[in-house]
Parts: sequence; C-alpha cells; structure tokens
Amino acid sequence: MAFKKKVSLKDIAQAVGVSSALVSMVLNGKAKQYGIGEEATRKVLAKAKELNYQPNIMARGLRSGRSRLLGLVVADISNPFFATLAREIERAASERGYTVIYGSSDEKPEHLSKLMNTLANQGVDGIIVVPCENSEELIADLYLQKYAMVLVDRYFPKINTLSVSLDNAEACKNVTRHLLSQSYKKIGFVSYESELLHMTERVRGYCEAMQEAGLKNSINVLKLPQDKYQETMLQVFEQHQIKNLEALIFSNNSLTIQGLYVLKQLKVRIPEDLAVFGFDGGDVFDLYCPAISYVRQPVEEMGRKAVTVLIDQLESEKPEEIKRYVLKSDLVIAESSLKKK
Amino acid sequence: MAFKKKVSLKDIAQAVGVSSALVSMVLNGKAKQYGIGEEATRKVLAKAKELNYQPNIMARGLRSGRSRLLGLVVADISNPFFATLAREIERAASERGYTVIYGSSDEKPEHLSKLMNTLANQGVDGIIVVPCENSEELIADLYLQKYAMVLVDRYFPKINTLSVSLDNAEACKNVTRHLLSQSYKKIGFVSYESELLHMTERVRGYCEAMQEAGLKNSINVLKLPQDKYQETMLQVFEQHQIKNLEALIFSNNSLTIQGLYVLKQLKVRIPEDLAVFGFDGGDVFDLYCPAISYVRQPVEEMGRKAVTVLIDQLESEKPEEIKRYVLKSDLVIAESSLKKK
DNA sequence: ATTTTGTGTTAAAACGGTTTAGTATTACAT
DNA sequence: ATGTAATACTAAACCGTTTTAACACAAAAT
Repeated sequence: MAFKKKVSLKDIAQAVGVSSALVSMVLNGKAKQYGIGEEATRKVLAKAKELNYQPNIMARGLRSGRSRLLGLVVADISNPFFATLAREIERAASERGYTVIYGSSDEKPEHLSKLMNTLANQGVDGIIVVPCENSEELIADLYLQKYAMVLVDRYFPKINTLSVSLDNAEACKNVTRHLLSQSYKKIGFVSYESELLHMTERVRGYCEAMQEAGLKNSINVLKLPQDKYQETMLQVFEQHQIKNLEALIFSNNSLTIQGLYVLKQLKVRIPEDLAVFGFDGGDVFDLYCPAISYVRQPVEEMGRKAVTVLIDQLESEKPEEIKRYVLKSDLVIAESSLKKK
Repeated sequence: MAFKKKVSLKDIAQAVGVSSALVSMVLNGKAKQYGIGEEATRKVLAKAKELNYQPNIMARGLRSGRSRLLGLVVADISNPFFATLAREIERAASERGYTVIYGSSDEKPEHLSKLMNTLANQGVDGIIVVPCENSEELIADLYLQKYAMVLVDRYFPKINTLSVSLDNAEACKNVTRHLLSQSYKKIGFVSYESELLHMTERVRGYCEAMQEAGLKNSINVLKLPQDKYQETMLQVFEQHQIKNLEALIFSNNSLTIQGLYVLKQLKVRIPEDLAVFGFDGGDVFDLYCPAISYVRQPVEEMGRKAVTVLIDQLESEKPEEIKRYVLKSDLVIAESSLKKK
C-alpha cells in the first residue's frame, strides 16, 4: 500500500532502444562529455519527459554515496527566530537541489546527540547545527570525525568549524548606546547561565558600551538559571531590583517573551517604569502594548550563507578553508525604548 | 569531503566469519525464523554492537522499496498551530522509526503541487497534507494514483481519504454560545473567502448557534479576500460596521493576529468596545492587553492520530478501511471575551 | 541402505542508478 | 593494406541490503 511504481532508466532505455547507461549519461547532462549522438540524446530526453521520469533517489544515493540530504538541528523550532531560519535554510537548500530534515534540541545536549545520530542514520551529507550548552565535546568529536558541518548562530572558538553568526557584541553595544541616547542610565541586562559564545558576546557588548559611557558601576547583568526563566525573574523583579533600574535589555527572543509575561504580571508600565529592549521580533513584540523594540537579525542571510558554505564544501574536492562568517544586525525601535517624558 | 565511511554488513560478516546474509537475518531479529544457530547469533550481535553498525538506509530503501520517510505539507510553518502540529507529527513518526520531511504550501496550490513532487522524488512512503484552497483536484489525482495519504485539519467530503480534523462546527458553536452567555448579542464572525470545509463548518457552527438564540437577523459573516486580510479589515472596521458589533469571532490564528493589528491601530478597546475571540492560542494571545480568549485545538492528538493511521495503512498488507477522525476542542477563556461591566 | 526430514548456512539475484572499461564502426593517416 | 584515432555506444561492475533458492550434513524414517 505505497506509491505506484515509478518509471526507471531501463524503461526509457527499452522504449528508445538504447542501453540504460546511455540514458543515465544523457539525463545527467553528460551527453557531450561522453560523446553521445545527437539523435539518441534527443530521443532519450523526449521519452524521459513523456514518461515523466524521476530518478530513484536511493539508487542514486547508494551508488554515489551521497544523499543530497542536509540535516538541521535548531534549538527550538517553535521560537520564531529558528522557525524563520529553518525556512530560509530549506528554501536555499532546495534551490541547490538539496532537501532538509530537521529537529529541535531543546537546548539539551542529549537531544542534540540523539538527533545527530538520527540524521547520520538517514544518511545526510552534512549538517547545519545550532549547538547548545555543553555540546562542545560532541561537536569537537564530530569535527574530528570529519563530518561536514556548519554551526549557526553560535560557535566554539576552540573548534575550528565553519560557522555563521551575528556580531553579537556589536548588536548589544548598539542597543545599549540607543538606550543611553534616550537618557536611560541604569540599564540592566537579562541573560541566562551560559558559556555559549553568542551569549557571552552579547554581555560583553553591553558591558563595553556601559564602560564607554562611564557607567561601569551601573553594570547589572542578571543570569537566569536555564528552565526557570519566569520563576526567577518574578522573584528578582518582585523583590526590589527593578526599582533601581530604568531599562532592561533581554538578550534573546524567549527571554524577552518570558520577561514580558513577568512584567505584565507585575503591572510594570513600559517605558514609564521601565524601558525594554528585546531580541528577534515577532508578532508578540509588535502587538504588545506598547510595541517592543528589538534587535533584528539578518535571518535570511544567515540561513542562505550556512547552506552555501556547507554545500560548497560538500561539492568541492579539496578541503576548503574553514571560515567564520560574522553578520551585522540592525535595531527596530518602537515605543518600549523611547525616552520617558 | 563527506561523512566517514560506515561499517557494513560485510565488515561484520568477515569479522565473525559468516556470510552477510546471515548477519542481515540476525540483525533484523529473524534469527529464529531462519533457524540461525545460537552461537552465530550471539557473535554477530556482539560484533555489530562493537563496531557500532548502522544500516545504510539507502541500500535498505532501494532493496525494500520503502524509505521510512514521511512527507508533510502544512499551510504555513511559521503559524504556531502548524509549527506545533509539525513537531508532534515528527515526534510521533520518530517513535515508529520514521523520519519526516516537510514544507509549507503558503496556501498556494502551485506550491502544494511542487512540494508534493519534491517529496515524491525523495521517495517518501506516504504523505500528511494540510490541503489548501483549490487543491481538491490535485488531491483527487493523488488519491486515484493510490498515494498513501492522510489529510489533516481540513478535508474534502467528496474525496474518500483518510483524514483527521476538528469538529469545527461544534467549536464555533461553543464560542458563540459563550459570547451569548456573556450577554453579547451582536456578534460578528471573521472568515476568509474559502470553499474549504473547515472554514465553512466554522461559519456553520456560528450561524447555528445564532439561530438557536433567535438571533438569525444578527448573523454577520465577514469574508476577507485572501492575502488582503489587514487591508480589508481596516477598511471595513474603519467605516462603520464595527460600531454595530459587540463581539468578533476570528476563525483562525492568522485572522486573529491580523485582526489584532487592525484593532490596535484603530484603538478599539477590548472588551469594552468589542469583545474578541480567537483561534489556536500562542504567546501573542496571552500577552496581549487584555489576554485573548481562544479555541484550543488538540494539536498533539491530531498529529499523533495522523501519523498512526498513515503508518498503519502503510504497514498493513490489505487496504485498510478509510476513516475520518473528528476531534473535539476546548475553549480558553480570557478577559477579551468576558462580560462588559 | 536409501529416502526423508530438519538444521544451519551460503551463493546469488534483485533493487535502480553511475561509471569504467571495452567494443564496434567508420575515418584518417601512414 | 595497416595502424591510429575518433565516434557512438554497451556490458558489466558496483553501491549495501534483503530474500530466495540451494546446499551440505546430520538424524530419523522407510
């Protein structure tokens, strides 16, 4: 009870009266290369179209050792940033004749590891990974095993992999400067417990901008424990800390959203009581009252670049040089971060 | 420059000193069935584990004619309802040893058609489809070609396919009754131009509930042209119609979100000026001020059911009977639909 | 003693493509 | 006439797995 049997090379070969080898050559556009006659070429192409021939991907894959399948592991597909990223990656891959299979790690290294295994089993040619906390070893292992791989959004400085990521320090530096320009001085930064470079860079950008402004003493970084964002924020904000702050920067999409839940619950007025700056956008930000400012990442570019460098490496014979690509973001300014009157 | 070469049956066979046929039988758990000796079985299993053998999926697929790949086409993966659905489907499929590849049709039949082709090319064993407008013919074609297929969220009454969907009429009847119970009488229903059953059923549920309440004359269904939701809503609402209404039911997730943009722009107070009821939930609904009530669909159940019926059909020899599964939803009530004081 | 039955194993074919080495045929140069 | 080269094509191997038919060898039945 599956799909109807498909047209094979042999069917075309028989119909035209040539060998299936010839048909294969013609349909792979290697007619000239192999010195196939014009007439044969024409007939084969015509018959293939007539019968609507579709190559059997498994036979091809088995022979060539390549599947034209890419694996993608994101942190969480229900996060709009990753959803968009996945979509762009899919689109770009499809343009180059590749199909993408994906999964979410939920920021758990065990999930990541399991997923990578599943993907490898499916015979993917290469993987695009958003690595999660504590996955450095795993990634290093794969790197040593010569997996074709590109890291996105985050990377490990010690492991020499292809990577595409944001200039995170600059982004947060710009956010901080913007808030400073709106005459906020006591600016807090909401982060989570993480060794991952993208996060430490974001923190660094904030700190540097504060230092530049001579506000070294006002630096205030809140590191939330994983999986307890709302709980911890509620406690911290409820107690007193929020009274000492004029603005808060949330350093990723889900932190922002969780933060908004808490601020809403505490009836904090934005930006009167507290200015807010978030990450990655989405309908939530635009529809919130007031609309929330955010860092817009070049998601499309990020996805396309990842696909391009990965496939280029896959298709090149000689091991290409390993590069890190760093992209720039911009700020979408809304009411939540404007000067209070 | 791809993955390192993997361990094959032959490697194990050589290491143990038996034929690869025997190894295949043992590793497929058919040792007893084929009367393989105990010792050989033990040795093979041990060696397979030692070498971390992973079967080559393409060789297996080529031989068996089955890929253990499922195709999934949703309307729009960036819609949280479909994102969650996709995730549940993936999870359920993975539990049964299948992998899912997916794409978004963007409600365009040409996209749908193209995607189905891509999926078929990838050799999927079966497909799970959220059919879009004007795709009835395409689906009917595939049905005639004996594609293993299950429709989700929507279906065509005239085509006898497996399907899993919501009791949409009942859902909207309940929404309408709820609003009536909150003493709203002039209730409008926002829909879009569509022949798809899920939408006509939603309209029907609303109409029936209004009739039940003796409010036949207050029935007010707004059908928006596709791709122009916001534009049209803005025009309609701006003019005058909204003044005659006390409540609005939005009949899917994106209509709700687009509607909120417009209502926000027009500074309509919810629920004082207008009560609002939406579909499918998400952070936007919970964080909106005030929180938006919505119909919660049993997404997980829907995904699991779709996977189950599809795989069951794939794996059964005899053509199973075609069934339609209809699931129930519940209402999440928030401030947006409560009685005005 | 010979056939039958059963047990444990293997050789070989098949899946559908790609690629290499080889074969025929004609054309050209020696 | 003979060797060389170019042209147009094909046979066959190969990828890794599954499955069928076959094959030894022993024990039991005739």
